[in-house]
Amino acid sequence: MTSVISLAARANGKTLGTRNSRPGANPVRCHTCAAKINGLCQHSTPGTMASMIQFRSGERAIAAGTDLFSIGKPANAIFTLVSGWAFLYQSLKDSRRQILHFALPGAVLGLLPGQAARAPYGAQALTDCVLCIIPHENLSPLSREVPEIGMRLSWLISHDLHLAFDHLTSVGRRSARERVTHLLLELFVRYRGQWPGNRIDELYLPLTQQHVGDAVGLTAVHVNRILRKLREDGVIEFNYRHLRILDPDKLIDVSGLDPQLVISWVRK
Amino acid sequence: MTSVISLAARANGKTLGTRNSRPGANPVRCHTCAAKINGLCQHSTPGTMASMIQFRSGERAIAAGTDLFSIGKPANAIFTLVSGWAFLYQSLKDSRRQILHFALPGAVLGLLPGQAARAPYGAQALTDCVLCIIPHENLSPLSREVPEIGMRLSWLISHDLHLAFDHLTSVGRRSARERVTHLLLELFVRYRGQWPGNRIDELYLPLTQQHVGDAVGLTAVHVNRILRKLREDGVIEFNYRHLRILDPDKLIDVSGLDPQLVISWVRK
DNA sequence: AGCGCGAGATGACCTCGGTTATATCCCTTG
DNA sequence: CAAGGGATATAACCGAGGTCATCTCGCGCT
Repeated sequence: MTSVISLAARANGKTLGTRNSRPGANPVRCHTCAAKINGLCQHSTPGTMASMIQFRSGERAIAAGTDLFSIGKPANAIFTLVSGWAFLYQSLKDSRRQILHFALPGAVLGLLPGQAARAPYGAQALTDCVLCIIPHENLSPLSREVPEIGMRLSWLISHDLHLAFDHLTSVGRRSARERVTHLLLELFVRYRGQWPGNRIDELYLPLTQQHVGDAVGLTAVHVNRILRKLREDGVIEFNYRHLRILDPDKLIDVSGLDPQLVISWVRK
Repeated sequence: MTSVISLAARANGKTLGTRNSRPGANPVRCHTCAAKINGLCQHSTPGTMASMIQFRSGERAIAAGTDLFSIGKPANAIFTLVSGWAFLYQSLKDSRRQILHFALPGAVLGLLPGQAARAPYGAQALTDCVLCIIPHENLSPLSREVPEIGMRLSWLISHDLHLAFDHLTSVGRRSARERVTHLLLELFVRYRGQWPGNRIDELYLPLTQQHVGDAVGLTAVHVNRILRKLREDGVIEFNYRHLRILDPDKLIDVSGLDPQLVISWVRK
Protein backbone atom coordinates (compact mmCIF):
# COMPACT_ATOMS: atom_id res chain seq x y z
CA MET A 1 0.00 0.00 0.00
CA THR A 2 1.36 3.34 -0.96
CA SER A 3 0.99 6.31 1.31
CA VAL A 4 -1.80 7.88 -0.69
CA ILE A 5 -3.87 4.73 -0.83
CA SER A 6 -3.70 4.48 2.92
CA LEU A 7 -4.52 8.16 3.20
CA ALA A 8 -7.51 7.73 0.95
CA ALA A 9 -8.65 4.79 3.00
CA ARG A 10 -9.39 7.22 5.77
CA ALA A 11 -11.35 9.40 3.44
CA ASN A 12 -14.83 8.83 4.71
CA GLY A 13 -14.02 9.48 8.33
CA LYS A 14 -14.77 12.57 10.31
CA THR A 15 -11.35 12.29 11.90
CA LEU A 16 -8.71 14.87 11.18
CA GLY A 17 -6.06 12.36 10.20
CA THR A 18 -2.34 12.91 10.28
CA ARG A 19 -0.90 16.28 11.05
CA ASN A 20 2.75 15.77 10.43
CA SER A 21 3.02 19.46 9.58
CA ARG A 22 2.17 22.03 12.18
CA PRO A 23 1.72 25.53 10.78
CA GLY A 24 5.02 27.32 10.82
CA ALA A 25 6.41 25.12 13.52
CA ASN A 26 8.48 22.11 12.52
CA PRO A 27 11.25 22.10 9.92
CA VAL A 28 9.87 22.29 6.41
CA ARG A 29 10.02 19.04 4.46
CA CYS A 30 9.85 20.56 1.02
CA HIS A 31 12.20 18.10 -0.65
CA THR A 32 9.64 15.29 -0.28
CA CYS A 33 6.58 17.43 -1.05
CA ALA A 34 4.36 16.68 -4.03
CA ALA A 35 4.93 20.24 -5.22
CA LYS A 36 8.63 19.46 -5.54
CA ILE A 37 7.88 16.38 -7.62
CA ASN A 38 5.29 17.73 -10.05
CA GLY A 39 4.07 21.12 -8.84
CA LEU A 40 5.19 24.69 -8.30
CA CYS A 41 8.54 23.75 -6.79
CA GLN A 42 9.58 21.31 -9.49
CA HIS A 43 13.11 22.00 -10.76
CA SER A 44 13.73 24.42 -7.93
CA THR A 45 17.29 24.70 -6.74
CA PRO A 46 18.02 24.71 -3.00
CA GLY A 47 18.48 28.47 -3.32
CA THR A 48 15.10 29.17 -4.86
CA MET A 49 13.46 26.74 -2.45
CA ALA A 50 14.79 28.86 0.38
CA SER A 51 13.28 31.98 -1.21
CA MET A 52 9.95 30.32 -1.70
CA ILE A 53 9.77 29.24 1.90
CA GLN A 54 10.12 32.91 2.84
CA PHE A 55 6.96 33.77 0.97
CA ARG A 56 4.69 31.01 2.14
CA SER A 57 2.71 31.63 5.26
CA GLY A 58 2.62 28.06 6.52
CA GLU A 59 0.74 24.82 6.17
CA ARG A 60 -2.75 23.76 7.11
CA ALA A 61 -4.48 20.43 7.66
CA ILE A 62 -8.05 20.03 6.42
CA ALA A 63 -10.52 17.27 7.29
CA ALA A 64 -12.23 15.23 4.59
CA GLY A 65 -15.57 16.74 3.63
CA THR A 66 -14.77 20.31 4.65
CA ASP A 67 -14.12 23.31 2.42
CA LEU A 68 -10.65 24.62 1.70
CA PHE A 69 -12.36 27.79 0.57
CA SER A 70 -15.98 28.59 -0.21
CA ILE A 71 -17.93 30.25 -2.98
CA GLY A 72 -18.32 33.96 -2.43
CA LYS A 73 -15.99 34.09 0.52
CA PRO A 74 -12.92 36.30 0.31
CA ALA A 75 -9.91 34.30 -0.83
CA ASN A 76 -6.48 35.74 -0.26
CA ALA A 77 -4.00 32.96 -0.84
CA ILE A 78 -3.11 30.17 -3.21
CA PHE A 79 -2.79 26.65 -1.90
CA THR A 80 -0.55 23.83 -2.96
CA LEU A 81 -2.08 20.49 -2.18
CA VAL A 82 0.72 18.72 -0.30
CA SER A 83 -1.27 15.55 0.23
CA GLY A 84 -4.84 14.29 -0.23
CA TRP A 85 -7.56 14.72 -2.85
CA ALA A 86 -9.86 17.69 -3.27
CA PHE A 87 -12.35 18.99 -5.81
CA LEU A 88 -13.51 22.36 -7.08
CA TYR A 89 -17.22 22.98 -7.50
CA GLN A 90 -19.95 25.50 -8.21
CA SER A 91 -23.51 25.23 -7.03
CA LEU A 92 -26.71 26.77 -8.30
CA LYS A 93 -29.54 28.02 -6.15
CA ASP A 94 -31.65 24.87 -6.37
CA SER A 95 -28.97 22.51 -5.08
CA ARG A 96 -27.70 21.57 -8.50
CA ARG A 97 -23.95 21.15 -8.21
CA GLN A 98 -21.20 20.94 -10.80
CA ILE A 99 -17.80 19.53 -9.94
CA LEU A 100 -15.24 21.43 -11.96
CA HIS A 101 -11.96 19.72 -11.24
CA PHE A 102 -10.38 17.01 -9.16
CA ALA A 103 -7.12 18.07 -7.55
CA LEU A 104 -4.35 15.64 -6.69
CA PRO A 105 -1.20 16.25 -4.64
CA GLY A 106 0.96 18.93 -6.21
CA ALA A 107 -2.00 20.89 -7.57
CA VAL A 108 -2.20 24.65 -7.12
CA LEU A 109 -5.62 25.96 -6.13
CA GLY A 110 -7.11 29.35 -5.48
CA LEU A 111 -5.41 31.64 -7.98
CA LEU A 112 -8.17 34.10 -8.82
CA PRO A 113 -8.53 35.97 -12.06
CA GLY A 114 -7.68 39.62 -11.69
CA GLN A 115 -7.76 40.86 -8.14
CA ALA A 116 -11.21 39.39 -7.49
CA ALA A 117 -11.42 39.25 -3.75
CA ARG A 118 -14.16 36.64 -3.72
CA ALA A 119 -13.85 33.05 -4.85
CA PRO A 120 -16.18 32.28 -7.78
CA TYR A 121 -16.10 28.59 -6.88
CA GLY A 122 -15.47 26.47 -3.83
CA ALA A 123 -12.99 23.72 -3.00
CA GLN A 124 -13.75 20.74 -0.81
CA ALA A 125 -11.47 18.05 0.60
CA LEU A 126 -12.30 14.50 -0.50
CA THR A 127 -9.78 13.05 1.91
CA ASP A 128 -7.88 14.63 4.74
CA CYS A 129 -5.55 17.15 3.11
CA VAL A 130 -2.45 19.15 3.90
CA LEU A 131 -2.05 22.52 2.21
CA CYS A 132 0.91 24.83 1.71
CA ILE A 133 -0.24 28.44 1.70
CA ILE A 134 1.12 31.42 -0.24
CA PRO A 135 -0.80 34.68 0.29
CA HIS A 136 -1.82 36.46 -2.88
CA GLU A 137 0.07 39.60 -1.92
CA ASN A 138 3.30 37.59 -1.84
CA LEU A 139 2.96 36.43 -5.42
CA SER A 140 4.37 39.52 -7.10
CA PRO A 141 7.38 39.82 -4.78
CA LEU A 142 7.97 36.08 -5.08
CA SER A 143 7.92 36.20 -8.85
CA ARG A 144 10.41 39.05 -8.83
CA GLU A 145 12.78 37.11 -6.61
CA VAL A 146 12.24 33.77 -8.38
CA PRO A 147 11.44 34.81 -11.95
CA GLU A 148 10.78 31.30 -13.27
CA ILE A 149 7.92 30.85 -10.81
CA GLY A 150 5.57 32.90 -12.97
CA MET A 151 6.01 30.67 -15.96
CA ARG A 152 5.75 27.52 -13.87
CA LEU A 153 2.50 28.76 -12.44
CA SER A 154 1.25 29.60 -15.94
CA TRP A 155 1.99 26.08 -17.10
CA LEU A 156 0.30 24.50 -14.11
CA ILE A 157 -2.84 26.55 -14.65
CA SER A 158 -2.85 25.96 -18.36
CA HIS A 159 -2.71 22.26 -17.53
CA ASP A 160 -5.84 22.66 -15.44
CA LEU A 161 -7.37 24.65 -18.28
CA HIS A 162 -6.68 21.79 -20.64
CA LEU A 163 -8.37 19.36 -18.25
CA ALA A 164 -11.35 21.71 -17.96
CA PHE A 165 -11.58 21.84 -21.74
CA ASP A 166 -11.60 18.04 -21.90
CA HIS A 167 -14.38 17.93 -19.33
CA LEU A 168 -16.27 20.50 -21.32
CA THR A 169 -16.27 18.44 -24.51
CA SER A 170 -17.15 15.42 -22.44
CA VAL A 171 -20.16 17.00 -20.80
CA GLY A 172 -21.19 18.89 -23.90
CA ARG A 173 -20.82 16.27 -26.57
CA ARG A 174 -20.30 12.77 -25.20
CA SER A 175 -22.87 10.13 -24.22
CA ALA A 176 -23.36 9.17 -20.59
CA ARG A 177 -21.35 5.99 -21.08
CA GLU A 178 -18.48 7.88 -22.66
CA ARG A 179 -18.50 10.53 -19.97
CA VAL A 180 -18.33 8.13 -17.06
CA THR A 181 -15.56 6.01 -18.56
CA HIS A 182 -13.70 9.14 -19.62
CA LEU A 183 -13.70 10.52 -16.10
CA LEU A 184 -12.73 7.30 -14.40
CA LEU A 185 -9.98 6.71 -16.91
CA GLU A 186 -8.70 10.23 -16.42
CA LEU A 187 -8.56 9.89 -12.66
CA PHE A 188 -6.93 6.50 -12.95
CA VAL A 189 -4.24 7.78 -15.30
CA ARG A 190 -3.60 10.94 -13.32
CA TYR A 191 -3.38 8.99 -10.09
CA ARG A 192 -1.01 6.47 -11.55
CA GLY A 193 1.07 9.21 -13.11
CA GLN A 194 2.07 10.25 -9.65
CA TRP A 195 3.83 6.97 -9.04
CA PRO A 196 5.77 6.28 -12.21
CA GLY A 197 6.27 2.63 -12.96
CA ASN A 198 3.05 1.73 -11.20
CA ARG A 199 1.30 -1.18 -12.83
CA ILE A 200 -1.80 -1.22 -10.68
CA ASP A 201 -5.20 -2.01 -12.17
CA GLU A 202 -7.08 -1.25 -8.98
CA LEU A 203 -7.32 1.87 -6.92
CA TYR A 204 -9.18 3.46 -4.06
CA LEU A 205 -11.00 6.47 -5.53
CA PRO A 206 -12.46 8.63 -2.76
CA LEU A 207 -15.65 9.42 -4.73
CA THR A 208 -19.29 8.45 -4.51
CA GLN A 209 -21.48 7.92 -7.57
CA GLN A 210 -22.99 11.29 -6.74
CA HIS A 211 -19.57 12.90 -7.17
CA VAL A 212 -19.16 11.21 -10.53
CA GLY A 213 -22.56 12.43 -11.62
CA ASP A 214 -21.89 15.97 -10.49
CA ALA A 215 -18.62 15.96 -12.39
CA VAL A 216 -19.99 14.72 -15.72
CA GLY A 217 -23.45 16.29 -15.63
CA LEU A 218 -25.57 13.22 -14.87
CA THR A 219 -27.80 12.07 -12.03
CA ALA A 220 -26.44 9.60 -9.53
CA VAL A 221 -29.24 7.25 -10.62
CA HIS A 222 -28.09 7.26 -14.18
CA VAL A 223 -24.43 6.92 -13.23
CA ASN A 224 -25.48 3.80 -11.37
CA ARG A 225 -27.21 2.42 -14.45
CA ILE A 226 -24.13 3.10 -16.56
CA LEU A 227 -21.84 1.47 -14.03
CA ARG A 228 -23.97 -1.63 -13.93
CA LYS A 229 -23.77 -1.91 -17.70
CA LEU A 230 -20.01 -1.39 -17.62
CA ARG A 231 -19.67 -4.11 -15.01
CA GLU A 232 -21.83 -6.50 -17.04
CA ASP A 233 -19.75 -5.71 -20.12
CA GLY A 234 -16.55 -6.48 -18.25
CA VAL A 235 -15.04 -3.03 -18.65
CA ILE A 236 -14.69 -1.64 -15.13
CA GLU A 237 -16.09 -2.03 -11.66
CA PHE A 238 -16.59 0.94 -9.36
CA ASN A 239 -18.23 0.19 -6.09
CA TYR A 240 -17.94 1.75 -2.68
CA ARG A 241 -14.99 3.86 -3.79
CA HIS A 242 -13.13 0.92 -5.18
CA LEU A 243 -12.24 1.19 -8.87
CA ARG A 244 -11.01 -1.83 -10.82
CA ILE A 245 -10.06 -1.81 -14.46
CA LEU A 246 -11.22 -5.10 -15.97
CA ASP A 247 -10.30 -4.49 -19.59
CA PRO A 248 -8.05 -1.48 -20.31
CA ASP A 249 -8.37 -1.70 -24.08
CA LYS A 250 -12.14 -1.90 -23.97
CA LEU A 251 -12.15 0.99 -21.53
CA ILE A 252 -10.19 3.26 -23.85
CA ASP A 253 -12.41 2.14 -26.70
CA VAL A 254 -15.65 2.87 -24.84
CA SER A 255 -14.45 6.26 -23.67
CA GLY A 256 -13.82 7.20 -27.28
CA LEU A 257 -10.39 8.57 -26.50
CA ASP A 258 -7.34 9.11 -28.59
CA PRO A 259 -4.79 7.02 -26.65
CA GLN A 260 -2.10 9.49 -27.68
CA LEU A 261 -3.81 12.19 -25.71
CA VAL A 262 -4.14 10.24 -22.49
CA ILE A 263 -0.59 11.05 -21.51
CA SER A 264 -1.33 14.75 -21.56
CA TRP A 265 -3.39 14.28 -18.41
CA VAL A 266 -0.26 13.69 -16.40
CA ARG A 267 1.41 16.83 -15.21
CA LYS A 268 5.12 16.78 -15.87
CA MET B 1 -19.85 52.20 -35.43
CA THR B 2 -16.82 51.21 -33.44
CA SER B 3 -13.86 49.60 -35.10
CA VAL B 4 -14.69 46.12 -33.89
CA ILE B 5 -18.27 46.27 -35.06
CA SER B 6 -17.11 47.24 -38.48
CA LEU B 7 -14.51 44.52 -38.37
CA ALA B 8 -17.13 41.99 -37.37
CA ALA B 9 -19.37 43.19 -40.16
CA ARG B 10 -16.92 41.67 -42.57
CA ALA B 11 -16.92 38.44 -40.66
CA ASN B 12 -18.67 36.16 -43.05
CA GLY B 13 -16.54 37.06 -45.99
CA LYS B 14 -13.78 35.04 -47.51
CA THR B 15 -11.82 38.24 -47.92
CA LEU B 16 -8.69 38.84 -45.94
CA GLY B 17 -9.75 42.20 -44.64
CA THR B 18 -7.43 44.89 -43.39
CA ARG B 19 -3.76 44.22 -42.93
CA ASN B 20 -2.55 47.30 -41.23
CA SER B 21 0.26 45.22 -39.77
CA ARG B 22 2.66 43.50 -42.08
CA PRO B 23 4.75 40.80 -40.37
CA GLY B 24 7.91 42.36 -39.05
CA ALA B 25 7.76 45.23 -41.47
CA ASN B 26 6.12 48.45 -40.36
CA PRO B 27 6.67 50.20 -37.03
CA VAL B 28 5.01 48.38 -34.16
CA ARG B 29 1.84 50.01 -32.84
CA CYS B 30 1.88 48.40 -29.43
CA HIS B 31 0.54 51.40 -27.54
CA THR B 32 -2.87 51.06 -29.21
CA CYS B 33 -2.94 47.24 -29.13
CA ALA B 34 -5.67 45.38 -27.24
CA ALA B 35 -2.93 43.57 -25.33
CA LYS B 36 -1.80 46.90 -23.92
CA ILE B 37 -5.33 47.70 -22.80
CA ASN B 38 -6.38 44.44 -21.17
CA GLY B 39 -3.87 41.73 -22.10
CA LEU B 40 -0.30 40.66 -21.61
CA CYS B 41 1.15 44.13 -22.05
CA GLN B 42 -1.17 45.90 -19.63
CA HIS B 43 0.74 48.07 -17.15
CA SER B 44 3.92 47.66 -19.15
CA THR B 45 6.34 50.54 -19.01
CA PRO B 46 7.96 51.79 -22.22
CA GLY B 47 11.08 49.93 -21.14
CA THR B 48 9.43 46.56 -20.70
CA MET B 49 7.47 47.09 -23.91
CA ALA B 50 10.76 47.42 -25.70
CA SER B 51 11.96 44.13 -24.20
CA MET B 52 8.78 42.35 -25.14
CA ILE B 53 9.05 43.49 -28.72
CA GLN B 54 12.46 41.82 -28.84
CA PHE B 55 10.94 38.46 -27.99
CA ARG B 56 7.99 38.47 -30.32
CA SER B 57 8.53 37.06 -33.77
CA GLY B 58 6.06 39.30 -35.58
CA GLU B 59 2.41 39.61 -36.47
CA ARG B 60 0.13 37.60 -38.68
CA ALA B 61 -3.21 38.25 -40.35
CA ILE B 62 -5.74 35.42 -40.48
CA ALA B 63 -8.88 35.19 -42.58
CA ALA B 64 -12.26 34.53 -41.01
CA GLY B 65 -13.06 30.83 -40.96
CA THR B 66 -9.48 29.58 -41.03
CA ASP B 67 -7.50 27.98 -38.21
CA LEU B 68 -4.95 29.86 -36.15
CA PHE B 69 -3.68 26.46 -35.12
CA SER B 70 -5.12 22.98 -35.46
CA ILE B 71 -5.70 19.99 -33.25
CA GLY B 72 -2.77 17.61 -33.22
CA LYS B 73 -0.50 19.90 -35.17
CA PRO B 74 2.73 21.04 -33.55
CA ALA B 75 2.27 24.39 -31.85
CA ASN B 76 5.33 26.40 -30.99
CA ALA B 77 4.17 29.87 -30.12
CA ILE B 78 1.60 31.78 -28.10
CA PHE B 79 -0.60 34.30 -29.83
CA THR B 80 -2.07 37.52 -28.61
CA LEU B 81 -5.25 38.38 -30.44
CA VAL B 82 -4.61 41.96 -31.55
CA SER B 83 -7.97 42.31 -33.27
CA GLY B 84 -10.90 40.10 -34.25
CA TRP B 85 -12.83 37.24 -32.66
CA ALA B 86 -11.74 33.60 -32.51
CA PHE B 87 -12.81 30.41 -30.76
CA LEU B 88 -11.12 27.31 -29.39
CA TYR B 89 -12.64 23.93 -30.13
CA GLN B 90 -12.24 20.17 -29.95
CA SER B 91 -13.85 17.71 -32.28
CA LEU B 92 -14.64 14.04 -31.91
CA LYS B 93 -14.33 11.45 -34.64
CA ASP B 94 -17.98 11.54 -35.71
CA SER B 95 -18.07 15.27 -36.42
CA ARG B 96 -19.34 16.22 -33.00
CA ARG B 97 -17.70 19.51 -32.07
CA GLN B 98 -17.37 21.35 -28.78
CA ILE B 99 -16.50 25.03 -28.68
CA LEU B 100 -14.38 25.61 -25.61
CA HIS B 101 -13.86 29.33 -25.49
CA PHE B 102 -14.53 32.53 -27.37
CA ALA B 103 -11.51 34.81 -27.57
CA LEU B 104 -11.76 38.59 -27.86
CA PRO B 105 -9.01 41.10 -28.60
CA GLY B 106 -6.30 40.98 -25.96
CA ALA B 107 -6.69 37.25 -25.34
CA VAL B 108 -3.64 35.00 -25.16
CA LEU B 109 -3.99 31.70 -27.00
CA GLY B 110 -1.83 28.66 -27.49
CA LEU B 111 0.01 28.25 -24.21
CA LEU B 112 0.30 24.49 -23.92
CA PRO B 113 0.53 22.55 -20.69
CA GLY B 114 4.02 21.21 -20.12
CA GLN B 115 6.13 21.06 -23.22
CA ALA B 116 3.45 19.26 -25.20
CA ALA B 117 4.50 19.82 -28.78
CA ARG B 118 1.04 19.14 -30.18
CA ALA B 119 -2.04 21.25 -29.66
CA PRO B 120 -4.83 19.34 -27.86
CA TYR B 121 -7.40 21.70 -29.33
CA GLY B 122 -7.75 23.96 -32.32
CA ALA B 123 -8.42 27.67 -32.74
CA GLN B 124 -10.43 29.18 -35.54
CA ALA B 125 -10.96 32.79 -36.56
CA LEU B 126 -14.58 33.99 -36.45
CA THR B 127 -13.68 37.27 -38.10
CA ASP B 128 -10.51 38.37 -39.81
CA CYS B 129 -7.88 38.49 -37.09
CA VAL B 130 -4.47 39.93 -36.42
CA LEU B 131 -2.14 38.00 -34.13
CA CYS B 132 1.02 38.94 -32.28
CA ILE B 133 3.31 35.93 -32.01
CA ILE B 134 5.72 34.95 -29.24
CA PRO B 135 7.53 31.64 -29.79
CA HIS B 136 7.37 29.22 -26.88
CA GLU B 137 11.14 29.10 -26.59
CA ASN B 138 11.20 32.83 -25.94
CA LEU B 139 8.91 32.61 -22.94
CA SER B 140 11.51 31.63 -20.37
CA PRO B 141 14.04 34.26 -21.46
CA LEU B 142 11.26 36.84 -21.64
CA SER B 143 10.06 36.08 -18.14
CA ARG B 144 13.61 36.41 -16.84
CA GLU B 145 13.99 39.81 -18.44
CA VAL B 146 10.46 41.00 -17.57
CA PRO B 147 9.69 39.15 -14.34
CA GLU B 148 6.11 40.40 -13.98
CA ILE B 149 5.14 38.81 -17.28
CA GLY B 150 4.86 35.36 -15.71
CA MET B 151 2.30 36.48 -13.17
CA ARG B 152 0.37 38.48 -15.76
CA LEU B 153 0.20 35.42 -17.94
CA SER B 154 -0.94 33.33 -14.97
CA TRP B 155 -3.75 35.74 -14.27
CA LEU B 156 -4.87 35.82 -17.87
CA ILE B 157 -4.99 32.05 -18.07
CA SER B 158 -6.73 31.73 -14.73
CA HIS B 159 -9.32 34.13 -16.11
CA ASP B 160 -9.86 31.77 -19.03
CA LEU B 161 -10.00 28.90 -16.56
CA HIS B 162 -12.72 30.67 -14.65
CA LEU B 163 -14.71 31.15 -17.86
CA ALA B 164 -14.23 27.49 -18.71
CA PHE B 165 -15.52 26.55 -15.26
CA ASP B 166 -18.60 28.68 -15.80
CA HIS B 167 -19.23 27.00 -19.13
CA LEU B 168 -18.80 23.64 -17.48
CA THR B 169 -21.51 24.26 -14.91
CA SER B 170 -23.67 25.66 -17.66
CA VAL B 171 -23.36 22.65 -19.91
CA GLY B 172 -23.42 20.18 -17.03
CA ARG B 173 -26.24 21.52 -14.92
CA ARG B 174 -28.30 24.19 -16.64
CA SER B 175 -31.34 23.86 -18.88
CA ALA B 176 -31.13 24.67 -22.57
CA ARG B 177 -32.82 28.01 -22.02
CA GLU B 178 -30.43 28.93 -19.25
CA ARG B 179 -27.41 27.86 -21.27
CA VAL B 180 -28.25 29.91 -24.32
CA THR B 181 -29.06 33.07 -22.37
CA HIS B 182 -25.99 32.56 -20.21
CA LEU B 183 -23.70 32.39 -23.21
CA LEU B 184 -25.22 35.34 -25.03
CA LEU B 185 -25.15 37.42 -21.88
CA GLU B 186 -21.54 36.49 -21.28
CA LEU B 187 -20.47 37.47 -24.77
CA PHE B 188 -22.45 40.67 -24.56
CA VAL B 189 -20.87 41.66 -21.26
CA ARG B 190 -17.36 40.70 -22.30
CA TYR B 191 -17.72 42.59 -25.55
CA ARG B 192 -19.04 45.68 -23.86
CA GLY B 193 -16.32 45.46 -21.24
CA GLN B 194 -13.85 46.28 -23.93
CA TRP B 195 -15.37 49.69 -24.48
CA PRO B 196 -15.98 51.06 -21.00
CA GLY B 197 -18.90 53.39 -20.78
CA ASN B 198 -20.63 51.68 -23.64
CA ARG B 199 -24.38 51.63 -23.24
CA ILE B 200 -25.23 49.62 -26.31
CA ASP B 201 -28.08 47.10 -26.23
CA GLU B 202 -27.36 45.75 -29.67
CA LEU B 203 -24.31 44.13 -31.09
CA TYR B 204 -23.00 42.23 -34.07
CA LEU B 205 -22.00 38.81 -32.77
CA PRO B 206 -20.07 36.91 -35.43
CA LEU B 207 -21.69 33.55 -34.54
CA THR B 208 -24.22 31.25 -36.16
CA GLN B 209 -26.78 29.27 -34.18
CA GLN B 210 -24.58 26.27 -34.86
CA HIS B 211 -21.72 27.97 -33.02
CA VAL B 212 -23.99 28.67 -30.07
CA GLY B 213 -25.10 25.04 -30.01
CA ASP B 214 -21.57 23.73 -30.19
CA ALA B 215 -20.58 26.00 -27.32
CA VAL B 216 -23.38 25.02 -24.94
CA GLY B 217 -23.84 21.38 -25.92
CA LEU B 218 -27.09 21.61 -27.90
CA THR B 219 -28.16 21.04 -31.49
CA ALA B 220 -28.60 24.00 -33.77
CA VAL B 221 -32.22 22.94 -34.14
CA HIS B 222 -32.86 23.20 -30.46
CA VAL B 223 -30.97 26.46 -30.16
CA ASN B 224 -33.34 27.79 -32.79
CA ARG B 225 -36.37 26.63 -30.78
CA ILE B 226 -35.00 28.31 -27.65
CA LEU B 227 -34.28 31.53 -29.50
CA ARG B 228 -37.80 31.64 -30.87
CA LYS B 229 -39.19 31.29 -27.37
CA LEU B 230 -36.86 33.99 -26.06
CA ARG B 231 -37.98 36.30 -28.86
CA GLU B 232 -41.64 35.58 -28.14
CA ASP B 233 -41.02 36.22 -24.45
CA GLY B 234 -39.40 39.56 -25.23
CA VAL B 235 -36.03 38.68 -23.73
CA ILE B 236 -33.56 38.81 -26.61
CA GLU B 237 -33.41 38.54 -30.37
CA PHE B 238 -30.52 36.85 -32.12
CA ASN B 239 -30.80 36.57 -35.84
CA TYR B 240 -28.25 36.52 -38.60
CA ARG B 241 -25.49 37.44 -36.19
CA HIS B 242 -27.39 40.37 -34.83
CA LEU B 243 -27.98 40.26 -31.06
CA ARG B 244 -30.40 42.61 -29.39
CA ILE B 245 -31.14 42.70 -25.68
CA LEU B 246 -34.86 43.41 -25.28
CA ASP B 247 -35.12 43.12 -21.51
CA PRO B 248 -31.84 43.05 -19.55
CA ASP B 249 -33.46 42.24 -16.21
CA LYS B 250 -35.47 39.38 -17.62
CA LEU B 251 -32.33 38.14 -19.37
CA ILE B 252 -30.34 37.98 -16.16
CA ASP B 253 -33.29 36.32 -14.49
CA VAL B 254 -33.72 33.68 -17.16
CA SER B 255 -30.02 32.87 -17.24
CA GLY B 256 -30.18 32.18 -13.52
CA LEU B 257 -27.11 34.26 -12.84
CA ASP B 258 -25.86 35.99 -9.77
CA PRO B 259 -25.59 39.57 -11.07
CA GLN B 260 -22.62 40.10 -8.78
CA LEU B 261 -20.65 37.54 -10.70
CA VAL B 262 -21.28 38.99 -14.12
CA ILE B 263 -18.55 41.55 -13.69
CA SER B 264 -15.96 38.82 -13.23
CA TRP B 265 -16.31 38.01 -16.92
CA VAL B 266 -14.54 41.19 -17.84
CA ARG B 267 -10.79 40.92 -17.84
CA LYS B 268 -9.16 43.77 -16.01
C1' DA C 1 -23.12 -8.71 17.53
C1' DG C 2 -26.30 -5.58 16.28
C1' DC C 3 -27.79 -0.79 14.89
C1' DG C 4 -28.29 2.99 11.90
C1' DC C 5 -27.25 5.70 8.08
C1' DG C 6 -25.29 6.97 3.94
C1' DA C 7 -24.33 4.82 -0.53
C1' DG C 8 -25.82 1.95 -3.95
C1' DA C 9 -29.55 -0.62 -6.87
C1' DT C 10 -33.58 -0.78 -9.57
C1' DG C 11 -38.12 -0.29 -11.73
C1' DA C 12 -42.00 2.77 -13.75
C1' DC C 13 -42.86 6.67 -15.91
C1' DC C 14 -42.02 11.08 -18.18
C1' DT C 15 -39.71 15.00 -20.44
C1' DC C 16 -36.24 17.58 -22.59
C1' DG C 17 -33.74 17.79 -26.26
C1' DG C 18 -32.01 14.99 -30.47
C1' DT C 19 -33.09 13.40 -35.31
C1' DT C 20 -34.79 13.84 -39.75
C1' DA C 21 -36.89 16.18 -43.29
C1' DT C 22 -38.30 20.13 -45.73
C1' DA C 23 -39.12 24.86 -46.54
C1' DT C 24 -37.72 29.69 -46.40
C1' DC C 25 -34.72 33.46 -45.85
C1' DC C 26 -30.69 36.39 -46.46
C1' DC C 27 -26.38 37.61 -48.17
C1' DT C 28 -22.78 37.12 -51.46
C1' DT C 29 -21.08 36.56 -56.01
C1' DG C 30 -21.34 36.52 -61.06
C1' DC D 1 -30.39 41.49 -60.77
C1' DA D 2 -30.58 36.63 -60.76
C1' DA D 3 -28.63 32.53 -58.93
C1' DG D 4 -26.81 29.75 -55.35
C1' DG D 5 -25.51 28.34 -50.94
C1' DG D 6 -25.28 28.82 -46.22
C1' DA D 7 -28.20 30.11 -42.24
C1' DT D 8 -32.54 29.97 -40.17
C1' DA D 9 -37.34 28.06 -39.31
C1' DT D 10 -40.46 24.49 -38.09
C1' DA D 11 -42.95 20.20 -37.70
C1' DA D 12 -43.21 15.06 -36.48
C1' DC D 13 -41.26 11.60 -34.12
C1' DC D 14 -38.14 9.34 -30.92
C1' DG D 15 -34.98 8.08 -27.25
C1' DA D 16 -31.41 9.14 -23.70
C1' DG D 17 -31.45 10.45 -19.44
C1' DG D 18 -34.21 12.62 -15.46
C1' DT D 19 -37.62 11.90 -11.59
C1' DC D 20 -39.68 9.51 -8.04
C1' DA D 21 -40.27 5.82 -5.07
C1' DT D 22 -38.60 1.96 -2.72
C1' DC D 23 -35.40 -1.46 -1.43
C1' DT D 24 -30.80 -3.38 -0.19
C1' DC D 25 -26.13 -3.24 1.02
C1' DG D 26 -21.84 -2.15 3.43
C1' DC D 27 -19.43 0.29 6.72
C1' DG D 28 -18.57 2.70 11.06
C1' DC D 29 -20.08 2.89 15.71
C1' DT D 30 -21.54 1.19 20.17
